Amino acid sequence: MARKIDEDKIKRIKEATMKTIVDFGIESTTIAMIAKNADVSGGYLYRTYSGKQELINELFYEKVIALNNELAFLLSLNPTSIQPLLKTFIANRIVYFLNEPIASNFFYQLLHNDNFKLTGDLQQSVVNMMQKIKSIGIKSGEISEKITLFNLYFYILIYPVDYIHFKRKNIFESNVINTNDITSLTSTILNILKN
Amino acid sequence: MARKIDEDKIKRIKEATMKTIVDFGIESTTIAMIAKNADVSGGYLYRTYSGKQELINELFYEKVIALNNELAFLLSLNPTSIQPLLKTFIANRIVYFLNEPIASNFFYQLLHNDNFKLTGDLQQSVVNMMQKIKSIGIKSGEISEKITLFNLYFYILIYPVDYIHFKRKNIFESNVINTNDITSLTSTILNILKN
DNA sequence: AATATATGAATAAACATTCATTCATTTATT
DNA sequence: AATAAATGAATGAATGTTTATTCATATATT
Repeated sequence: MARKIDEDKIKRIKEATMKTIVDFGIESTTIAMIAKNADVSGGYLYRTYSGKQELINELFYEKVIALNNELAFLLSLNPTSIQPLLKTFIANRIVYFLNEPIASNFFYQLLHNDNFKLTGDLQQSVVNMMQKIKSIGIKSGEISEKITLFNLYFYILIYPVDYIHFKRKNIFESNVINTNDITSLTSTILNILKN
Repeated sequence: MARKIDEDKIKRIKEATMKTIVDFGIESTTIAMIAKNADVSGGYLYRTYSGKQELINELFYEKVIALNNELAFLLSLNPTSIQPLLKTFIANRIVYFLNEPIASNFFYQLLHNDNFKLTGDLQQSVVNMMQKIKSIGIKSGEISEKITLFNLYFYILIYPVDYIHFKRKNIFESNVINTNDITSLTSTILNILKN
């Protein structure tokens, strides 16, 4: 065998990619900047990724899949109420934002970039989970019949992320995101879904 | 005088810029693409704008200022209830989306790009308007005392835009945005603000 | 003819990507 | 145990492409 792979390099590349995009925007991030921030040679990236786009794609879908799995796990517990599911899911978003602000920010940026869309099977998985949540919520009386699957998707998966990140960059009162937001976001969403 | 300025060119450049960014993303949009789509020579742009960034900036802030003025106008009517104000504002967002999908989409993309932020005086203007809306809403009983200025800002200015655009690209039921969304969005937001 | 608009080829800088080379580590041979 | 050979990791200068921007020139208008 030859020299050992420095596993840390890939980790550093991922982190540097996210940080550079968060700091300068996807439009001005270059491979050279990423390599420099990761303290890795310019060409190293191409050993693992076929190029810049693939690297960014993989980082984004990694996170999308993690979110998908997280929700799937919460549903696998067969809850009879959506309140605890929603509260846990929102708490996780806030904890993630607090613990990994760069990754959280990176994900938020790409979430609104039309060039990144869900692939077919992930789409189907999300649709199935929303259907499951809807039937639980209707049975428990927490969700109005009028709520569409899109509404559920928007209020559970998109809205909390948006809220957190707009609060982060907001222009008003000094707004630190904290655990109080878990309760208020959860109750706001539950309230919306009831009507 | 000499040759007349073809005023239409600037309009075409603006439209081509928005369309190109909507179609390919800000990260892959080039001056050459914009010029081609606008049917204008490559260098023409530099007659009016100092460069690519300034062009995009100006387009974005034009829209931000228009939104600001729209809300300022609605407030200048000295309403005693926020319901009609909110309903009109949301209706305008939906009409804008339906009539000018490209411009609407362009604005939505940049709204979530951290490189585009409100300048000082626009910030102040927004803060003032939110304060005014809050005092009207509290007097009329439509807004809970607990609602922060950030909440108002988020639910009035950000949330409807996000909702419309996520519905546009959504993965569920065939979702055509239409005038029904005006009523449902308005009542959802009023409901949120009450609690 | 004078003057300002408009063009697009030319330029130079920035960029992603490649690849010859170096280097660290393991394995085989003595 | 010492040394050599083999392997594949890692580098970063070189390459060719893409890009924003400039500017000499052409064109239209008065």
